[in-house]
Amino acid sequence: MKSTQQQKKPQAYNFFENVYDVVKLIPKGRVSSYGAIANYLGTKMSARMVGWAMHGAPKGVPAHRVLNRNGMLTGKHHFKTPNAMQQLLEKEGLKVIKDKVQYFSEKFWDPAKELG
DNA sequence: CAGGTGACCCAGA
DNA sequence: ATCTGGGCCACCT
Repeated sequence: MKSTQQQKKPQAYNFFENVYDVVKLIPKGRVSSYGAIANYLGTKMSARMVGWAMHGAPKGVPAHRVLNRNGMLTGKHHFKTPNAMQQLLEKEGLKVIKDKVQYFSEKFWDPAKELG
């Protein structure tokens, strides 16, 4: 909209967009982890960036399906409400106890395995 | 420009 | 079992 705005960094956004793309591909009732997505993108050491990407995730990106390696809702606090993440996951048919997804290994969705 | 932070992960003690 | 350190890269002050 604004022409006087500064240009964005295409390289950085490429990584972020990649994350969004993978997250959006996560099927309902499934969950993934930051490390898995980072690994799929080829930078498993940059799992933190995946989290940052979620911070700026646009609508349509189910960030609530992305958890840490332990299956814990580490980012629930960053949602509109701390309950939103768990509620969404439970609505997808997942069981969340004490901010932790049950049967995480069963519901785990690995992009590198499913897509590749 | 430099330093600190972060929705993480792994390895070593 | 817990604690500490290292690493990655974008963003903020």
